Amino acid sequence: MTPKKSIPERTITRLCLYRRILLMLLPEGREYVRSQELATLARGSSAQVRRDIMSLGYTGLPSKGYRVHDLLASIGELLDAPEVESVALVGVGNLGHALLSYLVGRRPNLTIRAAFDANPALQGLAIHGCPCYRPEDMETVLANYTIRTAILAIPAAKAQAVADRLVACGIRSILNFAPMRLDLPTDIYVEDMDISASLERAAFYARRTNDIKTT
Amino acid sequence: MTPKKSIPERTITRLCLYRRILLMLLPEGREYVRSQELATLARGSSAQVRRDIMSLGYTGLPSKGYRVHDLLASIGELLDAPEVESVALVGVGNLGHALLSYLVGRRPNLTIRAAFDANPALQGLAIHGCPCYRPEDMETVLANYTIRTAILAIPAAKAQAVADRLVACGIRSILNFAPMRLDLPTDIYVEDMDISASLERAAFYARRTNDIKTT
DNA sequence: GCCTGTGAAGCTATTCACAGCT
DNA sequence: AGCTGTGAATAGCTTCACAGGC
Repeated sequence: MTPKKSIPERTITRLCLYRRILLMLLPEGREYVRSQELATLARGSSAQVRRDIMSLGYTGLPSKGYRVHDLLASIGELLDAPEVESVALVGVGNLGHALLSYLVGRRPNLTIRAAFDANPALQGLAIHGCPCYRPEDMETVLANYTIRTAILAIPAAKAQAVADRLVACGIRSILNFAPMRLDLPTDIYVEDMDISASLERAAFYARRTNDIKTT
Repeated sequence: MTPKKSIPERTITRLCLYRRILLMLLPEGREYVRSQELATLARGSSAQVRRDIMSLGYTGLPSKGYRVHDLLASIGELLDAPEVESVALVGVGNLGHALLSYLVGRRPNLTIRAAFDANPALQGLAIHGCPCYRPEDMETVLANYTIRTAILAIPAAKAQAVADRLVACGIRSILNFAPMRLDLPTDIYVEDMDISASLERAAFYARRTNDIKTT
């Protein structure tokens, strides 16, 4: 019985962050954590942390804080699928390769189960333990593993066509590294990881903060 | 004389996006573009587009729209440094390597000028045309090229120490790929590219949208 | 005393809707 | 007629501040 009250996207993002922080506290043997501490580690406000946790339906103990273990369980209950969840990677070029090695074994119940690449030299290989298939096998493989999330790491020119195909295969959510805006049905979730745009922003603010200092 | 009215961060993000879209329209020989068109391509609302462009101080023509060329110039005037801007990459592992090849030649006045890695095998090499230096040379190299923006692509465990060092070298802005929150002075801009967190979010919404469909 | 849970206030960002120009 | 520019309204998010529990 989750409180399922349509939690804002920003809150979801922060909950992922809190989880990572909590996982770092766990091996330290910490039993309780206060909202103020979490706020400092997450670079936010304590009121924010309390609101976010409130939306989980989990309740802490006054004057003690939140039980690290229980809070982790609550976050997991919201964010994680009941069973292990499989993800597909489309495009095993430079970036795809790096993503595989970066993500392998990071979260136990979120695994990259299948990769796809048009390059025949990669097909049939296991890259960082993940089998690489031919794009032609997409329908079959995605259905076999009931994969609903895909990582798109291919050139912008091909991104739209491949995304359409993924959606046709039943994909519900795409993490898009191609520097372009995908045009897809509104019920498909797209998370854009726009590296060039982020770098431009960073460069912009490098000057900005400098200005402020000068002023 | 820029209107410098402290433009919201979200607007900056969208302006980067508009620019990319405009650059795609340019070779098509399009002279004008209407707010409604830009909105469709950027997956936003036309009112939003008009507001964003308003904050640039650029003004379009009623019943014709915005001149693609002039609008690009206005965006560039806000976002781009007067001269070519140099960026440093710290960490040339799998991910750093991919970022180099991904970003090389993408925007003409935003170049990765220097890379750093502790691995002696890489030091002295030019990777995708970018020279790789020893971490010891950081101070000198960053000062020589007046680099104010850095990309951090190293393991989480080392990220804080390296970030502190970068800031000591005069870096003003960091694009952080390490899955951790950096603790830095507030006048340093940090843009987190948290790949695992984004994937978790994507996986979460894969189920979410499915729920909605089912309901 | 100290910390959470939360209504209410405050703030920011987005959308509406329409005047004004071409 | 069609589209921009923008004040006003709305929606959404964050912070305040304090009641209530340990």
